[in-house]
Amino acid sequence: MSRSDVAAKLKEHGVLPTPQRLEVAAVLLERPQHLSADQLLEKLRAQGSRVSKATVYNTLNLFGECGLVKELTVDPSRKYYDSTTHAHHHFFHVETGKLSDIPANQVEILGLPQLPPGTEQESVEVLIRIRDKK
Amino acid sequence: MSRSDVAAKLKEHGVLPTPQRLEVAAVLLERPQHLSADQLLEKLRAQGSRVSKATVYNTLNLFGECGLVKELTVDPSRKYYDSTTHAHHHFFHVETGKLSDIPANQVEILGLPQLPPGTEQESVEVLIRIRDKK
DNA sequence: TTCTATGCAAAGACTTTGCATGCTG
DNA sequence: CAGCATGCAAAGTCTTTGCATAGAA
Repeated sequence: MSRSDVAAKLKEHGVLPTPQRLEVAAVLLERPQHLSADQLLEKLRAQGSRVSKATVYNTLNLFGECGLVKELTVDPSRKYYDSTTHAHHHFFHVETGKLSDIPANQVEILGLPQLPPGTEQESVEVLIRIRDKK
Repeated sequence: MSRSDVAAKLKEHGVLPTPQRLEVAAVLLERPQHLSADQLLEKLRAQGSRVSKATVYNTLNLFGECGLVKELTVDPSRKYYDSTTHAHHHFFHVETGKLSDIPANQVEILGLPQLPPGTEQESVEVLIRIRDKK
């Protein structure tokens, strides 16, 4: 995705495309992936960026709110940000901490249950925890 | 569950039944529920217990490891401990932070996907995020 | 006695916030 | 110019750790 495509995408989502936000978006949206704030910061630093930690965190929160990325909660010690925003599910390798997508057509949920009264569904997530075969 | 039943249960799981562990277990296993470490500590304090924060955290980790309770990761800011250990799924109310069980027979997963090579499945969790209907 | 648990406070990881500066429209 | 974004460091949460004391087998 080119720099200007990224800028356009930010604008579509109502986000002011500043230099730092463009950098963050370019790295994260480059391909389907799952990164924590710290991993992302590392990647940015590795390619010479000088964004601050606070800006990365703030930017990711902003992106999450406006639907540009999806927040994932699988590891109690950190959040992951998923560049794939449409509904899909995950494997989580409990030993390595690695997340991977479950191919869309390989899992289906049967008979969504009755929600508690007065509530509506926001999302459905299936998480399969895996580990190395011994 | 009586105090001595709790003690027996701890022993079954290879856990030395000390006074503090009995208190923690008695509160958490009293009924099906989902509590964070802090909520549990509050409950204990409310009923006059003087366990320390560190002991509650350590005890919950211990209980999790030996299968006495199930750790839940739904809120990035804290862990929840579930007194129901057999496989089941959850609703998570994103506004109130409340967790509730999904009745076992109301959800079924169809066609478990192929796992990444060399790995085995540890668990499958379905989490349905809900919020109040507007 | 020997090993393990407990309590307290301190350390630690991750994330957010406050505030002054600098950029955007 | 008015308003928002940025960077830095400080503050905040939740959780773990270190160490001395106390308790269990």
